Amino acid sequence: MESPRPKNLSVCRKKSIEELKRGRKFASELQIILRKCTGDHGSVKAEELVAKILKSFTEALAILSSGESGEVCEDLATVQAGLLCCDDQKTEGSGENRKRPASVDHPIGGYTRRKMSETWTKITLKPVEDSHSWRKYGQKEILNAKYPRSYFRCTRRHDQGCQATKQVQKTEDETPMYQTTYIGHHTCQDVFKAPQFIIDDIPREAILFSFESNPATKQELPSFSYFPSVKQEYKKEASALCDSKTHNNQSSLESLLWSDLPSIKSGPTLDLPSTPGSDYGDASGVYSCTTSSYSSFDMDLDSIHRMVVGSVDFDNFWI
DNA sequence: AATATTTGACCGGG
DNA sequence: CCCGGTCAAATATT
Repeated sequence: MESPRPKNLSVCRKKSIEELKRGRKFASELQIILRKCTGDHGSVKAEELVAKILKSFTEALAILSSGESGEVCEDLATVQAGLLCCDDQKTEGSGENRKRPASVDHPIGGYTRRKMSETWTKITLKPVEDSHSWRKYGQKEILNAKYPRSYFRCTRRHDQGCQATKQVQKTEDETPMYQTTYIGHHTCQDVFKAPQFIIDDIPREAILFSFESNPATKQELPSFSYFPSVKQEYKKEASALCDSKTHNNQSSLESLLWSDLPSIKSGPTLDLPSTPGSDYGDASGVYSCTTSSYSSFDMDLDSIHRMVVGSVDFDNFWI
Protein backbone atom coordinates (compact mmCIF):
# COMPACT_ATOMS: atom_id res chain seq x y z
CA MET A 1 0.00 0.00 0.00
CA GLU A 2 2.93 2.14 0.41
CA SER A 3 4.43 0.78 -2.68
CA PRO A 4 5.43 3.35 -5.22
CA ARG A 5 2.58 4.26 -7.37
CA PRO A 6 3.14 3.95 -11.07
CA LYS A 7 2.13 6.82 -13.20
CA ASN A 8 -0.13 4.54 -15.12
CA LEU A 9 -2.30 4.04 -12.15
CA SER A 10 -3.10 7.68 -11.84
CA VAL A 11 -3.71 7.74 -15.56
CA CYS A 12 -5.97 4.81 -15.00
CA ARG A 13 -7.78 6.62 -12.28
CA LYS A 14 -8.25 9.65 -14.44
CA LYS A 15 -9.70 7.46 -17.12
CA SER A 16 -11.98 5.86 -14.61
CA ILE A 17 -13.13 9.26 -13.48
CA GLU A 18 -13.79 10.29 -17.05
CA GLU A 19 -15.75 7.13 -17.60
CA LEU A 20 -17.73 7.61 -14.44
CA LYS A 21 -18.49 11.16 -15.37
CA ARG A 22 -19.82 9.98 -18.67
CA GLY A 23 -21.87 7.37 -16.93
CA ARG A 24 -23.28 9.92 -14.57
CA LYS A 25 -24.10 12.20 -17.45
CA PHE A 26 -25.93 9.41 -19.22
CA ALA A 27 -27.82 8.55 -16.09
CA SER A 28 -28.71 12.17 -15.73
CA GLU A 29 -30.08 12.25 -19.24
CA LEU A 30 -31.97 9.10 -18.59
CA GLN A 31 -33.51 10.65 -15.53
CA ILE A 32 -34.68 13.63 -17.53
CA ILE A 33 -36.13 11.44 -20.23
CA LEU A 34 -37.82 9.32 -17.66
CA ARG A 35 -39.44 12.31 -16.04
CA LYS A 36 -40.65 13.60 -19.36
CA CYS A 37 -42.03 10.27 -20.42
CA THR A 38 -43.63 9.14 -17.25
CA GLY A 39 -44.79 12.39 -15.76
CA ASP A 40 -46.39 12.10 -12.39
CA HIS A 41 -47.96 8.76 -12.95
CA GLY A 42 -44.63 7.33 -13.96
CA SER A 43 -42.78 4.48 -12.48
CA VAL A 44 -41.49 5.42 -9.11
CA LYS A 45 -39.21 2.46 -9.12
CA ALA A 46 -37.53 3.51 -12.30
CA GLU A 47 -37.04 6.98 -10.91
CA GLU A 48 -35.61 5.57 -7.74
CA LEU A 49 -33.32 3.38 -9.72
CA VAL A 50 -31.98 6.25 -11.73
CA ALA A 51 -31.45 8.22 -8.57
CA LYS A 52 -29.51 5.33 -7.13
CA ILE A 53 -27.43 5.01 -10.25
CA LEU A 54 -26.63 8.70 -10.11
CA LYS A 55 -25.73 8.45 -6.48
CA SER A 56 -23.43 5.54 -7.17
CA PHE A 57 -21.64 7.45 -9.86
CA THR A 58 -21.31 10.47 -7.63
CA GLU A 59 -19.94 8.44 -4.79
CA ALA A 60 -17.52 6.58 -6.97
CA LEU A 61 -16.33 9.86 -8.38
CA ALA A 62 -15.90 11.29 -4.94
CA ILE A 63 -13.86 8.31 -3.90
CA LEU A 64 -11.66 8.40 -6.94
CA SER A 65 -11.20 12.13 -6.85
CA SER A 66 -10.32 12.39 -3.20
CA GLY A 67 -7.82 9.71 -2.29
CA GLU A 68 -4.32 10.10 -3.52
CA SER A 69 -2.80 6.68 -3.37
CA GLY A 70 -3.90 3.11 -3.56
CA GLU A 71 -7.00 3.60 -1.51
CA VAL A 72 -9.03 3.27 -4.61
CA CYS A 73 -9.25 -0.42 -4.23
CA GLU A 74 -10.14 -0.31 -0.61
CA ASP A 75 -12.73 2.31 -0.95
CA LEU A 76 -14.40 0.76 -3.86
CA ALA A 77 -14.27 -2.54 -2.17
CA THR A 78 -15.86 -1.09 0.88
CA VAL A 79 -18.56 0.51 -1.13
CA GLN A 80 -19.19 -2.55 -3.16
CA ALA A 81 -18.94 -4.99 -0.33
CA GLY A 82 -22.10 -3.54 1.04
CA LEU A 83 -23.91 -3.85 -2.21
CA LEU A 84 -22.90 -7.27 -3.22
CA CYS A 85 -24.01 -10.19 -1.28
CA CYS A 86 -22.17 -13.08 0.16
CA ASP A 87 -22.53 -16.73 -0.34
CA ASP A 88 -24.91 -18.39 1.88
CA GLN A 89 -23.50 -20.36 4.69
CA LYS A 90 -25.34 -23.55 4.39
CA THR A 91 -23.36 -26.58 5.08
CA GLU A 92 -23.02 -28.87 2.24
CA GLY A 93 -23.94 -31.76 3.85
CA SER A 94 -23.59 -35.26 4.59
CA GLY A 95 -27.14 -36.23 3.93
CA GLU A 96 -27.27 -36.15 0.20
CA ASN A 97 -28.11 -38.88 -2.17
CA ARG A 98 -26.91 -38.39 -5.65
CA LYS A 99 -27.14 -40.54 -8.66
CA ARG A 100 -23.88 -39.57 -10.17
CA PRO A 101 -21.41 -42.42 -9.75
CA ALA A 102 -18.54 -42.04 -7.38
CA SER A 103 -15.42 -40.51 -8.73
CA VAL A 104 -11.92 -40.04 -7.50
CA ASP A 105 -12.88 -36.57 -6.48
CA HIS A 106 -16.02 -37.55 -4.71
CA PRO A 107 -15.75 -41.05 -3.45
CA ILE A 108 -18.96 -40.89 -1.58
CA GLY A 109 -20.82 -40.18 -4.73
CA GLY A 110 -22.05 -37.18 -6.55
CA TYR A 111 -20.16 -33.99 -6.62
CA THR A 112 -19.62 -31.33 -4.11
CA ARG A 113 -21.20 -28.03 -4.74
CA ARG A 114 -19.09 -25.51 -2.99
CA LYS A 115 -20.71 -23.07 -0.69
CA MET A 116 -19.74 -21.24 2.36
CA SER A 117 -16.39 -20.44 0.98
CA GLU A 118 -14.65 -17.19 0.95
CA THR A 119 -15.08 -15.36 -2.30
CA TRP A 120 -13.64 -12.24 -3.74
CA THR A 121 -13.83 -10.63 -7.08
CA LYS A 122 -11.47 -8.74 -9.27
CA ILE A 123 -12.47 -6.73 -12.23
CA THR A 124 -9.72 -6.17 -14.70
CA LEU A 125 -9.25 -4.94 -18.20
CA LYS A 126 -7.58 -8.16 -19.16
CA PRO A 127 -8.04 -11.67 -17.86
CA VAL A 128 -6.37 -11.93 -14.53
CA GLU A 129 -2.96 -13.41 -14.44
CA ASP A 130 -2.40 -14.99 -11.10
CA SER A 131 0.06 -17.14 -9.36
CA HIS A 132 -1.65 -20.47 -9.58
CA SER A 133 -2.38 -23.04 -12.19
CA TRP A 134 -5.96 -23.38 -13.21
CA ARG A 135 -7.78 -25.92 -15.22
CA LYS A 136 -10.98 -25.12 -16.93
CA TYR A 137 -13.77 -27.47 -16.07
CA GLY A 138 -16.80 -25.83 -17.46
CA GLN A 139 -18.44 -22.99 -19.22
CA LYS A 140 -21.98 -21.76 -18.93
CA GLU A 141 -24.24 -19.36 -20.65
CA ILE A 142 -25.55 -17.09 -17.97
CA LEU A 143 -28.98 -15.64 -18.12
CA ASN A 144 -29.02 -12.04 -19.22
CA ALA A 145 -25.34 -12.09 -19.79
CA LYS A 146 -23.86 -11.63 -23.17
CA TYR A 147 -20.81 -13.70 -22.54
CA PRO A 148 -20.47 -17.14 -21.03
CA ARG A 149 -18.93 -17.75 -17.64
CA SER A 150 -15.90 -19.98 -17.44
CA TYR A 151 -15.18 -22.19 -14.49
CA PHE A 152 -11.70 -23.07 -13.35
CA ARG A 153 -10.36 -25.23 -10.62
CA CYS A 154 -6.87 -25.50 -9.25
CA THR A 155 -4.80 -28.02 -11.16
CA ARG A 156 -3.67 -29.40 -7.83
CA ARG A 157 -7.09 -30.52 -6.92
CA HIS A 158 -6.21 -34.13 -7.33
CA ASP A 159 -2.66 -33.93 -6.09
CA GLN A 160 -3.19 -31.91 -3.04
CA GLY A 161 -6.88 -31.62 -2.71
CA CYS A 162 -6.76 -27.92 -3.28
CA GLN A 163 -10.32 -26.74 -3.53
CA ALA A 164 -9.74 -23.30 -4.93
CA THR A 165 -11.83 -22.38 -7.92
CA LYS A 166 -12.47 -19.31 -9.89
CA GLN A 167 -15.00 -18.06 -12.37
CA VAL A 168 -14.23 -15.68 -15.16
CA GLN A 169 -16.82 -13.70 -16.98
CA LYS A 170 -16.52 -10.93 -19.46
CA THR A 171 -18.73 -8.01 -18.66
CA GLU A 172 -20.79 -6.26 -21.25
CA ASP A 173 -19.61 -2.80 -20.53
CA GLU A 174 -18.70 -0.37 -23.18
CA THR A 175 -15.14 -1.31 -22.50
CA PRO A 176 -15.48 -4.97 -21.63
CA MET A 177 -13.78 -6.08 -18.44
CA TYR A 178 -13.07 -9.46 -17.01
CA GLN A 179 -14.69 -10.26 -13.75
CA THR A 180 -12.84 -12.98 -11.94
CA THR A 181 -14.43 -14.46 -8.88
CA TYR A 182 -12.17 -16.51 -6.68
CA ILE A 183 -13.82 -19.06 -4.48
CA GLY A 184 -11.82 -20.50 -1.67
CA HIS A 185 -8.16 -20.24 -0.96
CA HIS A 186 -5.44 -22.42 -2.30
CA THR A 187 -4.31 -25.10 0.07
CA CYS A 188 -1.79 -26.34 -2.42
CA GLN A 189 1.83 -25.47 -2.44
CA ASP A 190 3.90 -24.52 -5.39
CA VAL A 191 6.67 -26.94 -5.97
CA PHE A 192 8.39 -25.30 -8.84
CA LYS A 193 8.39 -21.63 -8.74
CA ALA A 194 9.48 -19.53 -11.61
CA PRO A 195 11.55 -16.92 -9.87
CA GLN A 196 12.08 -14.80 -12.90
CA PHE A 197 8.44 -13.97 -13.01
CA ILE A 198 7.60 -12.30 -9.86
CA ILE A 199 4.56 -10.72 -11.01
CA ASP A 200 1.50 -10.98 -9.82
CA ASP A 201 -1.86 -11.68 -9.35
CA ILE A 202 -3.44 -8.57 -10.34
CA PRO A 203 -2.93 -5.87 -12.80
CA ARG A 204 -2.64 -2.51 -11.25
CA GLU A 205 -5.95 -1.43 -12.58
CA ALA A 206 -7.66 -4.23 -10.83
CA ILE A 207 -10.53 -3.41 -8.61
CA LEU A 208 -10.82 -5.75 -5.74
CA PHE A 209 -14.05 -6.60 -4.10
CA SER A 210 -14.03 -8.72 -1.03
CA PHE A 211 -17.05 -10.38 0.34
CA GLU A 212 -16.06 -12.76 3.02
CA SER A 213 -13.07 -13.59 4.97
CA ASN A 214 -11.80 -16.27 7.12
CA PRO A 215 -8.30 -15.43 8.00
CA ALA A 216 -7.85 -18.85 9.45
CA THR A 217 -7.96 -20.33 6.00
CA LYS A 218 -5.25 -18.11 4.69
CA GLN A 219 -2.57 -20.50 3.74
CA GLU A 220 -1.04 -18.83 0.81
CA LEU A 221 2.39 -18.64 2.25
CA PRO A 222 5.42 -19.51 0.30
CA SER A 223 6.71 -22.88 1.14
CA PHE A 224 9.78 -24.72 0.17
CA SER A 225 8.69 -28.14 1.03
CA TYR A 226 8.90 -30.59 -1.74
CA PHE A 227 5.86 -32.48 -2.67
CA PRO A 228 6.51 -36.04 -3.68
CA SER A 229 3.83 -36.57 -6.25
CA VAL A 230 5.21 -34.65 -9.11
CA LYS A 231 2.93 -35.15 -12.01
CA GLN A 232 2.61 -33.76 -15.42
CA GLU A 233 0.86 -30.68 -14.28
CA TYR A 234 3.86 -29.74 -12.22
CA LYS A 235 6.18 -30.35 -15.07
CA LYS A 236 4.05 -28.31 -17.27
CA GLU A 237 4.00 -25.55 -14.81
CA ALA A 238 7.71 -25.71 -14.39
CA SER A 239 8.18 -25.39 -18.07
CA ALA A 240 5.22 -23.19 -18.64
CA LEU A 241 7.38 -20.34 -19.67
CA CYS A 242 8.87 -22.38 -22.43
CA ASP A 243 5.66 -23.87 -23.51
CA SER A 244 4.65 -22.45 -26.82
CA LYS A 245 0.96 -21.98 -26.40
CA THR A 246 1.06 -21.04 -22.81
CA HIS A 247 3.92 -18.84 -23.61
CA ASN A 248 1.93 -16.99 -26.15
CA ASN A 249 -0.94 -16.36 -23.89
CA GLN A 250 1.18 -15.61 -20.97
CA SER A 251 3.57 -13.40 -22.71
CA SER A 252 0.92 -11.36 -24.28
CA LEU A 253 -0.81 -11.01 -21.00
CA GLU A 254 2.35 -10.23 -19.25
CA SER A 255 3.44 -7.68 -21.74
CA LEU A 256 0.13 -6.04 -21.28
CA LEU A 257 0.44 -6.21 -17.57
CA TRP A 258 3.97 -5.00 -17.62
CA SER A 259 2.92 -2.05 -19.60
CA ASP A 260 1.02 -1.07 -16.55
CA LEU A 261 3.69 -2.15 -14.15
CA PRO A 262 6.89 -0.69 -15.40
CA SER A 263 8.25 0.08 -12.01
CA ILE A 264 8.12 -3.40 -10.64
CA LYS A 265 9.15 -5.19 -13.71
CA SER A 266 11.77 -7.76 -13.04
CA GLY A 267 13.29 -10.66 -14.82
CA PRO A 268 13.70 -11.01 -18.53
CA THR A 269 12.23 -8.44 -20.76
CA LEU A 270 9.33 -9.66 -22.72
CA ASP A 271 9.30 -7.83 -25.91
CA LEU A 272 6.55 -9.49 -27.73
CA PRO A 273 3.70 -8.26 -29.82
CA SER A 274 0.60 -7.82 -27.83
CA THR A 275 -1.97 -10.57 -27.99
CA PRO A 276 -0.46 -12.76 -30.63
CA GLY A 277 -3.20 -15.12 -31.54
CA SER A 278 -4.81 -14.99 -28.20
CA ASP A 279 -8.47 -14.57 -28.14
CA TYR A 280 -10.17 -12.50 -25.53
CA GLY A 281 -13.51 -12.61 -27.25
CA ASP A 282 -14.97 -13.99 -24.11
CA ALA A 283 -13.84 -15.56 -20.95
CA SER A 284 -13.60 -18.89 -22.63
CA GLY A 285 -10.29 -18.11 -24.21
CA VAL A 286 -8.75 -17.46 -20.90
CA TYR A 287 -5.33 -18.81 -19.92
CA SER A 288 -5.12 -21.65 -17.58
CA CYS A 289 -1.62 -22.29 -16.50
CA THR A 290 0.60 -19.82 -14.81
CA THR A 291 3.13 -19.71 -12.13
CA SER A 292 5.08 -17.29 -10.06
CA SER A 293 5.94 -16.38 -6.56
CA TYR A 294 4.02 -14.11 -4.38
CA SER A 295 5.04 -10.58 -4.92
CA SER A 296 4.98 -7.72 -2.58
CA PHE A 297 2.07 -6.40 -4.54
CA ASP A 298 0.18 -9.53 -3.88
CA MET A 299 0.83 -9.08 -0.24
CA ASP A 300 -0.35 -5.54 -0.52
CA LEU A 301 -3.62 -6.66 -1.90
CA ASP A 302 -3.82 -9.29 0.70
CA SER A 303 -3.44 -6.66 3.33
CA ILE A 304 -6.04 -4.58 1.65
CA HIS A 305 -8.25 -7.57 1.57
CA ARG A 306 -7.89 -8.05 5.28
CA MET A 307 -8.47 -4.41 5.93
CA VAL A 308 -11.55 -4.28 3.86
CA VAL A 309 -13.33 -7.20 5.26
CA GLY A 310 -11.86 -7.15 8.70
CA SER A 311 -12.03 -10.30 10.61
CA VAL A 312 -15.30 -11.85 9.91
CA ASP A 313 -16.01 -14.84 11.98
CA PHE A 314 -16.70 -17.44 9.45
CA ASP A 315 -16.26 -21.10 10.04
CA ASN A 316 -15.34 -22.67 6.82
CA PHE A 317 -12.46 -24.92 6.23
CA TRP A 318 -11.31 -26.79 3.23
CA ILE A 319 -9.34 -29.27 5.14
C1' DA B 1 0.39 -41.12 -24.49
C1' DA B 2 -0.64 -37.73 -21.33
C1' DT B 3 -2.85 -33.70 -20.41
C1' DA B 4 -6.07 -29.81 -21.36
C1' DT B 5 -10.37 -28.06 -23.22
C1' DT B 6 -15.01 -28.43 -24.89
C1' DT B 7 -19.58 -29.37 -24.24
C1' DG B 8 -23.85 -31.67 -23.08
C1' DA B 9 -25.77 -33.84 -19.13
C1' DC B 10 -26.52 -34.04 -14.41
C1' DC B 11 -27.57 -32.14 -9.95
C1' DG B 12 -29.43 -29.27 -6.35
C1' DG B 13 -31.11 -24.84 -4.62
C1' DG B 14 -34.47 -21.48 -5.02
C1' DC C 1 -39.00 -26.07 -13.28
C1' DC C 2 -35.22 -22.86 -14.12
C1' DC C 3 -30.64 -21.58 -13.48
C1' DG C 4 -26.00 -21.99 -12.34
C1' DG C 5 -22.21 -25.08 -10.81
C1' DT C 6 -20.04 -29.41 -11.70
C1' DC C 7 -18.99 -33.72 -13.93
C1' DA C 8 -17.12 -36.51 -17.41
C1' DA C 9 -16.97 -38.29 -22.17
C1' DA C 10 -15.33 -36.73 -26.40
C1' DT C 11 -12.16 -34.12 -28.62
C1' DA C 12 -8.04 -31.26 -29.12
C1' DT C 13 -3.42 -30.27 -28.05
C1' DT C 14 1.26 -31.05 -26.84
